[in-house]
Order: sequence, then structure tokens, then C-alpha cells
Amino acid sequence: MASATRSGSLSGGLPAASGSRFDRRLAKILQHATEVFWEKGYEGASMRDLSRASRMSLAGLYYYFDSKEKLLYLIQKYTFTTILERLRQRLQGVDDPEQRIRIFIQNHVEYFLANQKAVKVLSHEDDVLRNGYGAEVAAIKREYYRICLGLVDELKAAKGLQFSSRIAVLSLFGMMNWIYTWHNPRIDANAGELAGQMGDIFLYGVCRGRGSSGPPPKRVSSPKVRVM
Amino acid sequence: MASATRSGSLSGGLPAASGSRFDRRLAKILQHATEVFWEKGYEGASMRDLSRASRMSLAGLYYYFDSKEKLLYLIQKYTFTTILERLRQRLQGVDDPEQRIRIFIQNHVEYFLANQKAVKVLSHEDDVLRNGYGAEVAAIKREYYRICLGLVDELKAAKGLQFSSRIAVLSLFGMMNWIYTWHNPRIDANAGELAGQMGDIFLYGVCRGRGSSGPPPKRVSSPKVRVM
DNA sequence: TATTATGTAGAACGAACGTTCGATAATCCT
DNA sequence: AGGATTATCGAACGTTCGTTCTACATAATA
Repeated sequence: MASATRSGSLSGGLPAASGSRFDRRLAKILQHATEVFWEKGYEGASMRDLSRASRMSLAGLYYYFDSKEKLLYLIQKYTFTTILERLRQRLQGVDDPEQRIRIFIQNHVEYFLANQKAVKVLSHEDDVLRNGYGAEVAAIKREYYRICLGLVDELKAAKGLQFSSRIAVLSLFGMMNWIYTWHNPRIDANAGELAGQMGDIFLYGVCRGRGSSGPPPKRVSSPKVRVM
Repeated sequence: MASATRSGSLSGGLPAASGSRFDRRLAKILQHATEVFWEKGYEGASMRDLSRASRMSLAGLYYYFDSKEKLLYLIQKYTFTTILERLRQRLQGVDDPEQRIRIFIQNHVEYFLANQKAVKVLSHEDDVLRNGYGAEVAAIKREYYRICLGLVDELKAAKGLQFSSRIAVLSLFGMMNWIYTWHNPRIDANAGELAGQMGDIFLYGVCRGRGSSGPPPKRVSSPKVRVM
């Protein structure tokens, strides 16, 4: 008789680490669960794995949330909400469209590198949440996408460019979201440098590419190929 | 007493659809399995799901392969081998570095869109294969990456550019591999157009970005942020 | 200190999991 | 046609799954 929806600060607003005893314990469990989901994937991770990682009995876990699915929901919602909140803060007071896009990239990459495990669980277990939970996380994600789309549209307007905002934005997300599959902190650049380089590729790419001045690029003709 | 390693053409070289009765049946099963893995993920899909999709009994399936893991291996190896083989064919006889990169992108995007389901199973279930199977697929993937890295290095040499090939290539892979998460055939451009736009972003991006002429881009200073 | 919330654990539930076995049906050769 | 090989099946194996029940410990309140 308790669990899940009661969480004072976690389920409603944010921070997890401050708050009631309940909240703090739940936050710890979420951290451990994130690690396990990161290692084995959501479906591949068993409640017994989570129990072992949290050093709490199987039954004890269910005092804090009422299903494995809700656990994933809490992780995803918390992670995404945090990214979005920070972005809004950093965007305040900056007007130059190019700079605003750089801030977006910087914020995204920085968070992704600092919280690789959480964001893998966010990206990789994208479509396992059903119904209400899924819809809620999807809504936050859509809002985040919409903001980036807005930034790109501002840039287009300011510079008089013409290209598909949708494809540009989704390509940018691809660059950034893929990082978790390859980044090696021992050999790869840090977040700032990485964000800078991706920012360069993206900004120079869309400013010069298609619709702007310069000769039309030579495209590739696609041969007829049998598929599968 | 049969299964798996006997497959004449599937396990050794390619085509799946031509060959012995055994091979043809196995190919059909693989297609159905791909669909199921695509829907539910590898861990989330049960052998009973596969049985239902293939309209063959649970036991009957095991006549064709000896474990669920091997099934995933067959799908991944076949898919990846095909992409690589086509790339090699298309690259033959083309010398211009920029054009060669455009061919790479075109080939990748085209295959990804034509085989979205197989490709998701390839990307998404990247690290579930263990030991021998995992190593073999990883080797093909590394070879594919190495080719792309080579193309970018050719471009750098030809144009006297300076930037991190590794980051550039991995960003490009990110753009392309992310497609399966968002592409909607009803509203999004076809493969050729998509490949063209991504090619533009990438090529203009790396040619102008960092190290080339022009003013150094204004970067973003990263504020101190608490994380988690 | 007695009493009430709050937190934890052991053991078990039924269901679903991947896999195997022995028997049967379909197909192929001669 | 008849025997051998190839393909398929129902039924079950032993595990592991997510979840729940009941009982017990700890902390907060009075």
C-alpha cells in the first residue's frame, strides 16, 4: 500500500536527490535500474537483475513502483524533462539564430555524454512504453523536436535559406543521438569540442547546401536493384 | 538432425531465394522473423511469436536453425553482407572523391529505406550477439566503417581539408542510421532525394567547417551544470 | 513506551520462456 | 511401389519471468 504516484518531487516536478526518504531511495533505485537497462536492455533485464543491483529484495522494489513498465517511464520522463528544462534556461537572452542552434547542440551533446546510460535507455527503449506512459513521453519528445524545428526556421528566415527543415533537424538528431553507440571517452573529444564540430557540419551544411548560391551539386543516379 | 550450418547458399555466400528447398524455406522464415524482431525487438519476441508468424510449429522451426540467437545472427549477417557487396559494385569505376562519398550515402540510405525492418534489427539489436556470432558481425561492420573512413580521407587529401575523419564519419552514420526511427514514406522524400540532402549537409559541412578558410566559428561556452 | 506508519523480505503464484523428444507426414529416389 | 530421407508436429521439459501475499522489522509519533 504505497508506491509510485506518491513520490513527492520525482513524479511531479524534479530533482530526485532532495526530498523525502522515499524520494531519495527511489532515486537510487532508478539510478541502478538505469545501469541495468543500459547493460541488458529493458526486455532483457529482469526484475531479479534490478533487485540484485539495488541490493533490495524483489518484493521490496514493488514498494516503490508498481510495475517494471512504470519504472522505465519514470527514468525516461525524468531524463527528458531535465534536458528540456536546461535547454530553456540556456536559450534565454540569446538572439542570434546561429548561436541559438549552437546552444541547442551543445546542450544536447553535453547531456548525452554526461548521462550516456540514461540516454541510451531513453533512445533505445523508445517504443516499449504503452498507452498513457508512452503518450506522455512522446509528448515531451515532440515538444523538444518542435523547439529545434523552430530554431532552424529562425535561421532560414534570417539568412533567406531554403531547405527542408524537417530533414535537416532529423539529420541533426541522428548525428547527436548516435553518439552513445560509439563515443569512447579515452579517445574521443569532450562534449564542447564534439558539439562544436557537429555544429560546424550542420550549420555550414545547411547554409551552403541546396537552395543557396553555388552550382547545383551533382547527384547520383540510382540503378535498379533487387531488394531481398 | 539437420539445421543451420547446412544451408547451402545462405550461410556461406548469398542469395537466399534461390537454392535448395531448405534454403528457400529458411529464407522465408528469416523474413518473417525479421518482421517480428522489428515489431517487438529481439528479447521481446518469443519463439512462439515467430512460430505464429511463420505458420510453422515451434518444434518445426528448430529444424532450420538451432537457437534464437543464431537466427538473429543469420539475419544480421545476410543484411550487412548485402549492403557491403552492393557498395563495392557501385564504387567501381568512380574516381571523384566527392562523388564516391555521394555513392556511399546513396547506397546506404537506399538500402535502409527499402529494408527498414531488417535494418532496424541490425542497428537496434547491435550488441545482443555473443562471442563468435557477435565478433563476426562486428568484423563486417568494422570493414564497412573502414571503407567510409577511407572515402573521407580521400576527400580530405584531394581538397586539402583538415578535420577529424572519425567524428565526421560517425556523424554521417548517425544521420543515416537514425532514419529508421522517423521516416514516413507518405510524407518524406524518397531515398534519392534524402541521400542528396544528407550528402549536401555532410559535404558542404566538412568542406567549409573548421580548418578551411573563413572566420573561425563562434562557439558556445559551457556553463557549470549539475548532472543527475 | 506503546502505537501507528513506513519500509523490507521469503516464499510462492501462474504464465511464458527457449528448447528437446519421439512420432508422424510428406517428398524423393530407384 | 517401397524404402530412405526430409520436413513437420504435439506435448512436454526445466527455467525464468513479473507480480503478489503475508509476515516481520524499523522509524516516527504520541
